[in-house]
Amino acid sequence: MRPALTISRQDYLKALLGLGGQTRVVGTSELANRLGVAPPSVTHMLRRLAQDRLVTLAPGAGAKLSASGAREALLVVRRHRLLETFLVGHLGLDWSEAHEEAEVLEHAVSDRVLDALDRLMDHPSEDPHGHPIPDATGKLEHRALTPAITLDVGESAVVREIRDHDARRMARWQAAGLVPGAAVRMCAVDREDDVFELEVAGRALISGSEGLEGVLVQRRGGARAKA
Amino acid sequence: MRPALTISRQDYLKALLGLGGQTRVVGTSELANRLGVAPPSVTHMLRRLAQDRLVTLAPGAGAKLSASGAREALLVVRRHRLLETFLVGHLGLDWSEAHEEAEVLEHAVSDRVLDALDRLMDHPSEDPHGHPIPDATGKLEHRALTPAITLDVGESAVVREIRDHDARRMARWQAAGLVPGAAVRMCAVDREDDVFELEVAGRALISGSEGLEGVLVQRRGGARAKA
DNA sequence: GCCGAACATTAGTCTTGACTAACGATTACG
DNA sequence: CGTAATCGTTAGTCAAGACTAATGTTCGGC
Repeated sequence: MRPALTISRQDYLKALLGLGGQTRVVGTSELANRLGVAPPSVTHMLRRLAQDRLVTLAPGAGAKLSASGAREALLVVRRHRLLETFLVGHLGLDWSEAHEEAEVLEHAVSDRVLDALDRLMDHPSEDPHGHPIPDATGKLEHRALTPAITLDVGESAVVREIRDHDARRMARWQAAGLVPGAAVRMCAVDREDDVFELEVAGRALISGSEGLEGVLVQRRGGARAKA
Repeated sequence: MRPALTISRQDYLKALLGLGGQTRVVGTSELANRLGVAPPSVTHMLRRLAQDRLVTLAPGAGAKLSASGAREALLVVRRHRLLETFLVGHLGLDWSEAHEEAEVLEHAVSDRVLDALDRLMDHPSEDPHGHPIPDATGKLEHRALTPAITLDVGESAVVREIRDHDARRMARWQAAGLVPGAAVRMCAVDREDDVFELEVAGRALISGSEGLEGVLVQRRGGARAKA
């Protein structure tokens, strides 16, 4: 058995996964920024992670997750998403609260408790944002999604994931019915003024492109009305 | 707001509460032993806790919880017991598993999650061992209980708490029906050979005094049969 | 009334993970 | 083509919490 990763190490691996996946080399400052830590701390930690073969150093440029590092990171993500799903579905927390809580609890739940939660929720495959939950071995279902702003006028799609860090905006969207599983249709696009009009659950939703980048949808054929 | 206690500090306060309550001075070695830590580490930590007014030092003898230290400790105990109750009742863990898990999670759950769990379980007043759960302000219901071995022959009582650290013994007892709420009757006592015969849920249970010290019961009037 | 055991404490070290200050390399831009 | 900004790294420090080794201190038994 490996010696169990500290909370910090888990956070670094998770951030590395979020920023660069399993392929891209992530820069020291980029990582420092994401983790709210000074760059030298990152250099230092990446060295130690490299000793454990969890990352591959790219001297002068940062580091990349190794295969085992990626696996560990995916297990952290699994814990995070299962917890979020539980917190929202069974304890009634809202998305952003659940995220904060999961951020802490993901480092404290054991496999035993996690398995029990997974069973209790009947093995969910997605968290409340629509993100797929890695399985117990760290494998992640891969899906081909596209940002909502790429939809042509008149095109319909199903919302699959909401990737955003702005709690207020997400709350607004949630209230408007813009949640994973919802059907949307692009009604009008004004690229000049950066204004998009979507139909969500029968209602119109007008937005700039900024936040819409994080709304990932799965394309649909012809036209379709509401849920 | 106070600066949030570290995990170690919480563990020290909890141990202090368990060993000495709010009154007794607990010795350095005693505490070291309970925490699985070397005595000098304890001396050092007690100093730091005293700076925060969480304990009162008894130089050369150890320390005692202060009022605010006791309050903090009781809040840790509250988290522990609510979690245990949840883990056993909703996730199906057994007592000893739940205890280990709660030992970790008690340092990770926020008030927000704790309140939600409390609500979900409809504000339980006891954990699965029968221990009372302190309220959100750290107040603990006080009960007058007596160890089962103090029962006279023929006397009946209701089991209220099981205080034990031996997982195997507790599992055996649990299987035999010796759980909080169970009715028991002392059938025979042989103090010479340290053998006690209890009737639990209609069946006989024979035991030495050692473990029975931790079975706390509430006396009943005359005689009574089974649950 | 002394002696050894038990116990608290002092002193110094280690590890983890953070920080600042200063230095070096790379890139972009004028 | 050189200068400035950006970025990574080196070096040294700090705090929390643990450890070992050595040093008091206290108390019971003979």
